[in-house]
Amino acid sequence: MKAIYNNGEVMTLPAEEETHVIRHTAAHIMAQAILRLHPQAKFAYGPATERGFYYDVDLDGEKLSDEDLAAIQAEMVKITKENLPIKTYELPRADAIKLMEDRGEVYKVEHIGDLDEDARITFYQQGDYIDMCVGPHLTYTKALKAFKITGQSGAYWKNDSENKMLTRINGVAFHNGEELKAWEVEQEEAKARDHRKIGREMQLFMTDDLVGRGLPMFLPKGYTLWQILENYIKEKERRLGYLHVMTPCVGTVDLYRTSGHWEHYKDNMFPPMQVEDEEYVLRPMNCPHHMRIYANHPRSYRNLPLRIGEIAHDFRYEASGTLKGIERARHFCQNDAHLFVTPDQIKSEIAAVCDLIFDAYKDFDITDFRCILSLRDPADKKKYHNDDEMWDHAENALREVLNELKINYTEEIGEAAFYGPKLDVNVKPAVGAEYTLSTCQLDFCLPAKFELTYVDQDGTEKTPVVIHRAILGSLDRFMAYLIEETKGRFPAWLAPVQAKVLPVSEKYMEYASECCETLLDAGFRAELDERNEKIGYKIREAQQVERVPYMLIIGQKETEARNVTYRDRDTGESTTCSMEEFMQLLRK
RNA sequence: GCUGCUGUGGCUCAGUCGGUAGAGCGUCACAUUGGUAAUGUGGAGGUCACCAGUUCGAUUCUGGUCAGCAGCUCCA
Repeated sequence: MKAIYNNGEVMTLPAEEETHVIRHTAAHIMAQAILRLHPQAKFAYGPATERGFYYDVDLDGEKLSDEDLAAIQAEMVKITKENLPIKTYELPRADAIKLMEDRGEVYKVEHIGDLDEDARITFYQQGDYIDMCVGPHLTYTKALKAFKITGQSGAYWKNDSENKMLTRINGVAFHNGEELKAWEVEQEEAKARDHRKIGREMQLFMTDDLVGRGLPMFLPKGYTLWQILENYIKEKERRLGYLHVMTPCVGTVDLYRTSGHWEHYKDNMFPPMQVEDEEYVLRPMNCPHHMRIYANHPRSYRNLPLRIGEIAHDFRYEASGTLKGIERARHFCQNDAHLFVTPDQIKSEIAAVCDLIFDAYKDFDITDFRCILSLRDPADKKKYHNDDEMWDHAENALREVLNELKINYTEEIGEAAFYGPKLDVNVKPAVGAEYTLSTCQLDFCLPAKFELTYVDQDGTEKTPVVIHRAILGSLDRFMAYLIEETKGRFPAWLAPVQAKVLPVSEKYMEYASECCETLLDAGFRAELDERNEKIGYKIREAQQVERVPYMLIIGQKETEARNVTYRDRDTGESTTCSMEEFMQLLRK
């Protein structure tokens, strides 16, 4: 595939850049289509993105309907069919400004003002449409073969909410129609595994307007799964020397003033409530409570590391537009812990946390994730605790440990917590943007703010270092991820119902009931389908709707032989064996 | 929170160019006692999200509120 670069050369594109150039060219062609249909349009930025492209455009107050978007799409098709050549040229700064001014492109003019004095300013043109751009682009409009406008949203000029809101029109573009089709199929599949949909189908959780927005409630099946996760991680932590505590969901505003959270996050907390002479807030996180537990009595270096863990209920006043099922809610439960350590224990404790994260991922069969070393933005003195020396020390320490552990990671600036750098482990859900599942944060800041100390070997008082960490992150979000990864077809150890007993007819209800009781007595999660329905019907529902890993078919043969026939959800195969053998299978 | 779209029985969706609604699934009853992905018949179930306005009359039009969805922003 050929492209034209901004020095005017036409060259074959490297394969890894093809998609990007296709998408960027799609943005230009869309802009041309918009300009034809909406001549008042002024263009801001129009880049290619990970999946497609967008263009931010100022329509002078005009609102676009779905029909308008369809018309823009149709006009784009027309432009590709016209097969306009795409040309490029460079202009001196003054001429560039004049050209953009003449065309009323105020945002482009402002953009030129932001460029270095000696920057080259190049333009790309197809037909009567001219865009300031560094390219490269496809050489003819016809080379754009497969694209689709996917929607619109608001976006601020230069991403700053002080600036004017523009209309962002989003699209996707691919090499060919097959790829576009594949993308559409993928979208449909993603929708089918959305945890909100499956959660409703499987009766895992619900929301209710009267209870409130962003406050999901776990139903019996969902809470069963939730408890399995809770017990799983608490048992792992117990074996690693964690001590679990339970602390209240409210705290005084002063508690959060001390930690600094009030200053940084009060807008994202539920507003304070006045009780007698004190102000309380619903807690958004648990660090301060755990800090105060540490401070409960004097500590010696012999007590460290001290690992305080809690499955903690938290409340955050998340903006309404960001709420998403149990993935992001206003109430959630963190698998939180704070490790109070001496400086020379940092390395081994972080290593143990990383081991625990990857160990857990193995158990849940999570393989598609990426690690990020989240650092401060040194220029942003407001967002981050202002102590460069502390930050340099903490960032270097964490980086060093990750390198020693040979963990693959990328560094991201401006992603740290206000009190310290962190290792984040991110995953991509079926629907929507990537999010953090696990985190491990190194904190030299809060222990000092809370004036925590321990008596060291030499008898002097020193400040401990704190490692904040969450393995399953929030249990709620982790469950959302599991639902989408498994499409609700949980492995037997996680399934809310492990075995559903299905009598072939009511004649065999007694033995079926006995089988169910045997399973329940042995501690398994079993249910009996007592309804007067045919076996095929019961199987269909147990398999397709409830997604139960094993169905026990109980009829005349089983009743007479006093054994069971189980049907495997994933293979569809039936096997007859003794109840003891079946339970052995469930224990695996 | 911002921009856009959406809101009809538990679920998925028709429909009403303004004259108070329909299907399938589910649910309930009865019949059927059936061996691996939907047995048959019948019944119940809706203030068409909520509140105003326009109108003789609003589920339908207008405004507001609430909620959901997509994206933006945010995520200690």
